[in-house]
Amino acid sequence: MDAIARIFDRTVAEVIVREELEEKLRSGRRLRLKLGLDPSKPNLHIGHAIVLRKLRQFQELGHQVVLIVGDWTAQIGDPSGRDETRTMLSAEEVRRNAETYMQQFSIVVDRARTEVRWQSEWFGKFTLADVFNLASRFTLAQMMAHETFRQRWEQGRALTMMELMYPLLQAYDSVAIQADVEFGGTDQKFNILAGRELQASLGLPPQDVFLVPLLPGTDGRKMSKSFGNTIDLTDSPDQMYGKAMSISDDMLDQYLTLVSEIPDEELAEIRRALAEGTVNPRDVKMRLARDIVRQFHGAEAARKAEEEFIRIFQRRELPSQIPIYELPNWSPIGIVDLLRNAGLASSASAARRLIEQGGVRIDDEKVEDIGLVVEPKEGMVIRVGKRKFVQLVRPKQREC
RNA sequence: GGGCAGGUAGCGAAGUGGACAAACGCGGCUGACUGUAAAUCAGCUGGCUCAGCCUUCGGUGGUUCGAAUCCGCCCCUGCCCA
Repeated sequence: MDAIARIFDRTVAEVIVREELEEKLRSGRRLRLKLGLDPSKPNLHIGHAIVLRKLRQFQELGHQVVLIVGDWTAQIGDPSGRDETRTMLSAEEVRRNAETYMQQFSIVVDRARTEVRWQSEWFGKFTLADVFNLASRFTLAQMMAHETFRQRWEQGRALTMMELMYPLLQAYDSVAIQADVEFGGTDQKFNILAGRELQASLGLPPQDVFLVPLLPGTDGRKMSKSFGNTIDLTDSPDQMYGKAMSISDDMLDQYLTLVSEIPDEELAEIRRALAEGTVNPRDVKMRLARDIVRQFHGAEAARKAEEEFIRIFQRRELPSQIPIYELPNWSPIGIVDLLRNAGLASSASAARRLIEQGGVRIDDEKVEDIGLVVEPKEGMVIRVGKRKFVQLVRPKQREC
């Protein structure tokens, strides 16, 4: 299997048109690979890593990655998979987010070998005539073929003209940068195909569509920050490991397939063992967690994260590193205030509830009384629930 | 431009003058169980100086002893007509 064949591995959902792309790849020509960046969501997670790893792979074959900063489309908000109109972002927010995104992007892809283009380069000087020209190339029926649009239409929900323009703008990006291939998750199929059609309509060589599967969140729902089920590229090794351990068993196979770099043969082995019940899914999950941490933080960090995990969650011991809380006034303080000030509870009411429900411990002793006044001791450990800890520390010297 | 139906807690959705901080479901949190899995069970889920008080039901101004509930104006959404 050569490097080109390896492109089409288990992390690919669909390629349109596969033969066409393979031919391009074998032509020896340097291909322009488009990826649209959505600056409204700058936090990348391991779901994004799937497509980023692909880009990296193409990059290593000598092809040119072109990253589009969607500063115009971000202001619209991609309607794909959304049942609600999204609020528009300010230009300033877009810029800030783009920066964050780029940092995270370069965790996986070689930024030095990436061409970064802003949509405003071309849309900034777009005229109304250009808009008409663009809009005239698509029909309403075509747009309504988009699942998202159709659903919202049928359910009688708001759908603005602007949102209808979204796929057109994204499509035009492909024209502007002369993309040979555009990458995205399977939810991007419509938009990317629109690019292909627009190119053809303008007499340009149409881009190929390279789709990777969408990775579900750790709980099986769509991976999304608002569900709190993401594993972010910027997560610490411990966080990554822990989150990986919290994925549902149902998700295990998808994660092994899509985010682990476990070789196909070994993966087949693991699958068989799981099916036969000769292995504890937890141990497979630990293997997965290690592999994920290794990819983003290295083997040593992965080993440490695992040790830490075993200590805290399997042996129920204290973590080796407990966040420090510098108690400003080194004097007795009500437990409710302490929890709130230390960030262990969002409000005094929340703190009260936690205590009433037996979720708060001081030096491993359950707090029973919400009126408890805590006599601070150096190194005292306050614990909320299973995984929130804070260690009290005397404030540093400072002039008053 | 006209008619009709709507806008309630993170989301969905009840409530149509006082018993409403607001049913119920989802999500979330804590506890039990455990493999930081799933399933299940129990409790909690606006804030506070917490047996009490304060702020919330698109916005604003009224009526009333009292308004999420009634009235005026405004904003937003959907449907129908033009």
